[in-house]
Amino acid sequence: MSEDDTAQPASQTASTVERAADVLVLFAESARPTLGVTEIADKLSLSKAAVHRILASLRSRGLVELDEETRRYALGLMSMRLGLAYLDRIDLRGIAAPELAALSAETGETATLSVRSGDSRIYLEQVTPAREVRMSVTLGVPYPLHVGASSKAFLAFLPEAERDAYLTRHAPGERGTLNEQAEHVRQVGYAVSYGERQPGAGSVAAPVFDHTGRPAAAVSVCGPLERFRNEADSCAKALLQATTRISSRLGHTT
Amino acid sequence: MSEDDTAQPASQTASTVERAADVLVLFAESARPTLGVTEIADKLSLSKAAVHRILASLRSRGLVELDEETRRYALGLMSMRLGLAYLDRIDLRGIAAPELAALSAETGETATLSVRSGDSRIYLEQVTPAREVRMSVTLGVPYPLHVGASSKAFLAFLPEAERDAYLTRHAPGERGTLNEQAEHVRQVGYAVSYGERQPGAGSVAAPVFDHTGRPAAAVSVCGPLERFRNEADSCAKALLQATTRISSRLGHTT
DNA sequence: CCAGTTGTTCCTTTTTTCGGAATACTGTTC
DNA sequence: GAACAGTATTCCGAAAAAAGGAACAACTGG
Repeated sequence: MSEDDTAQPASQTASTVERAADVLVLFAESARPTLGVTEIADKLSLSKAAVHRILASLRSRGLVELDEETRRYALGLMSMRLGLAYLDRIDLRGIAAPELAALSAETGETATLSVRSGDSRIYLEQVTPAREVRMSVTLGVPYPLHVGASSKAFLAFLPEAERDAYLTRHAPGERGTLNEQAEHVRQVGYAVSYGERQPGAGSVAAPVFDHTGRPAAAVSVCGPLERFRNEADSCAKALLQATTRISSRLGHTT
Repeated sequence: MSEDDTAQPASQTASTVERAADVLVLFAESARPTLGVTEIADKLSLSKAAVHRILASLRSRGLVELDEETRRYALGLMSMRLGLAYLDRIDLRGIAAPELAALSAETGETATLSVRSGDSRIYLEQVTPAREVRMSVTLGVPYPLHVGASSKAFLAFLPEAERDAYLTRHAPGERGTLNEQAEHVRQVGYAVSYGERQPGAGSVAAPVFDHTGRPAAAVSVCGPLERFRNEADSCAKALLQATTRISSRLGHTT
């Protein structure tokens, strides 16, 4: 019966620090931009005195700010710096790696991660399944941003002006067709390709979004064309779950 | 009469919370993405045991994460959420208001704040000086994004593709001239206008940037043309200091 | 394989926080 | 204009919590 359902309660903790952390979390989760001492004390079942002490300490480090007029507290500049520091240090490859591994294991196909580089796309990472016939991509080589599932998934979610500028530069003749395809990709959330970039290969791909809502990368599941035709649908489902998780670690909120 | 605007530690604080806050700040300010217990203890002159307890507590709330492999700590998802919560709640007008008041007082002219709205710009706020002859703008009315100092300051710092798309739509004939002017605005950091949007009025304006580096608003100092010609230079200096401060509150890092 | 780190735990002393109640403010209502 | 809710803030002794030195464990690299 003594199962701890929480996330790993470390044996040695400092309860005062946990209370202070709860206060910060409350600011992050509350709908309101400012909170009062009593309000916080009620919600966290702490005494007003304790909340006051905590706020005074957090304030001394800039994590929260006090509006002298209203006597209400809000998150401070240092809180913002914490968030930006996190975002600065995001290691996309590191975050995606376990998801790619899981995707590959689940689908039995190759999972890839690619990012935009100027007007091109390059593969950053891949995980291949342990099968005799499998697909493998070349990391670091630039491909066009409008050919193949990963490219189309990325392109579809770019702001319209940017997509159009790209298409005018690189594929003016196909602008109409590609814009229509992009519309479809946005509706279903992923792009499919059968032998488009690479003859004999099939692929489904979906974008990963950053905290500003822009596509930051694309993840694909790809394999030999013959057997991939049957798998595409089921792959897409797992793919979208993986990209959703990665996006949320980049700060994307639905 | 007791004006203590510094980060004065209030009489009643919780030292443990302050130590924990110091740990978080260290993560934000350190160049490295991960820190070890000993490293933190050394830098903050705390015992390893204390740091360990603090980290365990912060970890239980998701503010920091532990890489089980390397036994090193990094900022957690909750830290990111704090930052994003701060950014979500930014009250541009509230932040700018005191800066506008100071600008107006220092220059003796009108200070304004405007933001983009689609392909237009509207004044959000203004502070006028206590002089008989002064300038006043109309809040909330849309103006073109390429006429007047505030518009040009904003436009100049938009991504090239976006600026070009706008100019093609709204001022195709002046594209060359305006792009050249934009280049100059970027170099000096502000835009000047003599009677451009409003006959008889002069203005210097500079953009305010958000944490992604995009222009989020424009601040201007403006006044009656005759006397403003002599003031423009000195106004520009104060203007840039003000916009730099506002930008930093929006998370902009140089 | 061993020395030198680093992270973690233990345990007693000491320092700190806790929390209720008193106090000081602020803006509102009658 | 004065009493009044509703705040935030301070005070205090009691009591719980953190500190920190040192032992222990788990690695790393020579």
